[in-house]
Amino acid sequence: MALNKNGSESVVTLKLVAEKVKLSPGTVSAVLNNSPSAKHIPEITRERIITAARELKYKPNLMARSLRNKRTYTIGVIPTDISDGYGGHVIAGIEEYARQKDYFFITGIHHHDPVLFEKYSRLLLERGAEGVITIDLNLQHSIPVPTVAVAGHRQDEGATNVVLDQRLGAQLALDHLVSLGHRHIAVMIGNPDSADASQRWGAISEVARDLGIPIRPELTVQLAGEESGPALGYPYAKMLLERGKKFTALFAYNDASAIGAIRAIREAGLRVPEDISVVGFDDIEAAIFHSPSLTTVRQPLHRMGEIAAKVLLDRLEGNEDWPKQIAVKPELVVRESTAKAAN
Amino acid sequence: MALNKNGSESVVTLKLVAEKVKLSPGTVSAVLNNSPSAKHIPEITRERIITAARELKYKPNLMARSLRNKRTYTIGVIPTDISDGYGGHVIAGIEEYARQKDYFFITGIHHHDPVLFEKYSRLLLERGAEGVITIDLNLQHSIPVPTVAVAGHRQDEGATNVVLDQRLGAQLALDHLVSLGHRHIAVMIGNPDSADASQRWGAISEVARDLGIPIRPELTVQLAGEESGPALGYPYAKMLLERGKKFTALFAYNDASAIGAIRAIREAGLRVPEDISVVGFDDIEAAIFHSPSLTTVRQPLHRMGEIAAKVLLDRLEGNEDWPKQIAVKPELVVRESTAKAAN
DNA sequence: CTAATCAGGAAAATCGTTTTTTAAGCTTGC
DNA sequence: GCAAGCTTAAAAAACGATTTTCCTGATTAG
Repeated sequence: MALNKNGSESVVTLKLVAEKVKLSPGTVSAVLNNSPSAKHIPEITRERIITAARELKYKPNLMARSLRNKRTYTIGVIPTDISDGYGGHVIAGIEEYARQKDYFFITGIHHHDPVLFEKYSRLLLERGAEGVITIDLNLQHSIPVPTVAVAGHRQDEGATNVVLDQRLGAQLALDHLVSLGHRHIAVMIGNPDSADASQRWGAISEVARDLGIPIRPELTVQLAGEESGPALGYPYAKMLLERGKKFTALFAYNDASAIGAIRAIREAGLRVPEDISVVGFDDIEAAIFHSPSLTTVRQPLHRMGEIAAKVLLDRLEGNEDWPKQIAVKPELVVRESTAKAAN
Repeated sequence: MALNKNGSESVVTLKLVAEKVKLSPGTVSAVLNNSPSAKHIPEITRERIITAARELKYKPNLMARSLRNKRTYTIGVIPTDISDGYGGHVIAGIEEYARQKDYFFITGIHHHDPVLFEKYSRLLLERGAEGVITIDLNLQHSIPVPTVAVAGHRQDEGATNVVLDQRLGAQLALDHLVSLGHRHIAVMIGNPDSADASQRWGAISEVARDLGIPIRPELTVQLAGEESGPALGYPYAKMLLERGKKFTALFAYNDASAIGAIRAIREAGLRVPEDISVVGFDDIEAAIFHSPSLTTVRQPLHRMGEIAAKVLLDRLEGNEDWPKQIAVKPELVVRESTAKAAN
C-alpha cells in the first residue's frame, strides 16, 4: 500500500497552509485560484497566502480537486498500435502537449479489432476521460465526448479530423518526379482498409492530370489483404512489372510498400534509382535506414499529435468554436531512391 | 466543461444504489467491497445489493475512491523515447498488463536529458504515481517509490531491473556464426551511454573465448557520439574496414548500427552476406525491411514491458518479496544477412 | 440617524467513497 | 428478570479541495 509521496516531504494540504497564515482553508483556496469570491481580499493578504503556499511547496491534491470540480484532466487516446512507428510518433506529440497543459492521457490499443475498440473506449470513459483522440481509425462509432481523429475521416457531429493535405503530398512527389524527367509513372493504391487510401489516390490522379501526365490504369495496382510491412508491396510490384508496361518511376502507397517494391524491382533485374525511381510516403524510420534510402513524402506525425491534443484541450476548456477539419502539410524528403529518368 | 459521462446514462452513485435497496451507502459500500465490516450482513441482503448495483450499472467514482484510500492506481513510465521502435514496444507491453489490472499509466519522455528526467519524474510523483518504470535509463537518481528499470542497471535499494540475458544473446549469435564457419569475427561495442553496452560486450567476449575464437582487439570498434540510427554504425564500420584486418563476420551493437555497417561494407566493394556476414541486435522493424534483411538477436520488448508492469504492480499490491533482477531470454532470428563463411 | 452597502473573512456544504462509531432490537445465560 | 452479547444496519467522520452562504464591523447614501 504505497502512500502518496509527493516529491519528498510529507504531504502539505490546504489546511496546513491556512493554519500557517491563520486564515481559513476556503479563503486560501479562493486566493490561490484567483476565484471571483476572492475579489474582496486585499493585496497584502493575497501575498501572504501566496508566499506561504510557495514556501510550503503546496501542491493541490488532484483527486480532491477532481472530485469537487467534476473534472478529471484526463483524455483518452485510442491508437491502432503504438509500436509501429506511426502511432508512437503521434502519441509523442500528444504527450508533449498534454503534459505541458497539465492533462493526463490514458490509452487503449486495439489493433484494429472492433470489439477491443468498443471495450477500451468504454473503459476510457469510465476512467473519466473528458475527451478522446483516435489514431488511424475508420470506424464510425460515435463517442459521447469531444473527439479528435488523427488520420481518420469521421463525419459525426462532435468530431474534428486532423488529416494530411493529400493534394499537396501528391503535388510534391509528382512535381519532383516530373522535374527529373519522368513521364511514365506507376502508382500503388492503398488497401481500402487504410484510412487515407482513397483520398490519396484521388489526389494523385487529380494532380497527375493537372500536370498533363494522367496515370494510365495499366500502371496502377491496388494493395489488398491483411499483410502489412514490405511483404505487402512486394507481390503487387511484381504483378506490375510482369505486365510488361514500361514505367520509369513508381509512387508507392507508403514506405513499407515502397521497400517491398524495391525488392521486386531488383529481382526483375532492374536497379533503383537508375532504372526505376521509387517514392514512398510517411517517412518511417526504415525509410532512412534502407539502401537506397527512400525519397518520400513525410507526414508530420508528431505535429499532428500536438495539433490533435491542442484542439481537444481547447474544446475541453470551453472553446465552442472548434474546426471540423484541420489539414497539415507534408513535405518532400529527397534521398537516394529517385534519380533522372532513364531516357 | 465536460462532465463525467460514464458510458451513456447519467451518473449513478453509491447513494443511488443505497436508495434503491433502502439501505445506507455505507452498508452498500461494505458489501460491494467485501470489507471485514460487512461480515455480519446476511447473504440475502448481500445479494439484493449486488444485483441492484449490477442493474444500475454502478461504477465507483475513481476520484472519490482515490481520495479516501490514498491510492491512485497510477504508475509512471519514463521512457527515453516512444517513437523509436524500442520504447513503443515496451510501453505496449506495460499498457496491456496495467490496463488489465485496472491501473493507469502516465508518461514523461525525456530524450536522455537529465534535466527533463528530473522534472518529469517529479511531475509524475506529484500526479500521484505510486511506482515508476524507467526504460533504457542509466541515471542513478533515486526515486522515493518502488521502481522497475527496463534495460537499466540500477543498484539502489527499491529498484528491480528487467534485463536481457546478454550471455544467451551472445551465445546464440556466435554459435550461429561459428556454425557457418566464421572464425574471424569483428565486434562493434556499444556507446557507453547505452544502458546495455558494457554488459553485452562482456558477454560477447566471454562466449567467444569459450568457443575458442577470442575476439581480437584489432577487430573491435567502440561506437561513440550523439548519433543514433545507422549514421552511427557507418563511420565505425568504415574505420574497421580501413584497418585492413581480415574478418568474415561482423557482430554489430544493434540493428541500426548493423545497417550503417552494411552500407560501409558495400561501399568498400564487398557484399553482404557473401563476403561478410552481419548480425544485428534488437530486431527492430527496419531489420526485416532492409535488404538484405537482418539476422539479429531479438529482444522480447513487449514481454519485458509486461514483466516490468507485473513486478511493479505486485509490489504495489503488497508483495514484499520482489526480485532485484529478472533476465529475459532473447532469440536468434536468422534472415539474409548471414551466410557460410567465404573461405 | 437609520438603512443599505461593502470589505474581509469564517463557516458550512459539497463532491462520492470508505471506515469507524453508534444504536436498536433480539437472543441468550444465569 | 435482566445484563451481556449478537445481528443488522444506520449515522457520522474522514479524505482535500472548491464554492456558497453567512456573519461582523465599517462605510456610505438618503
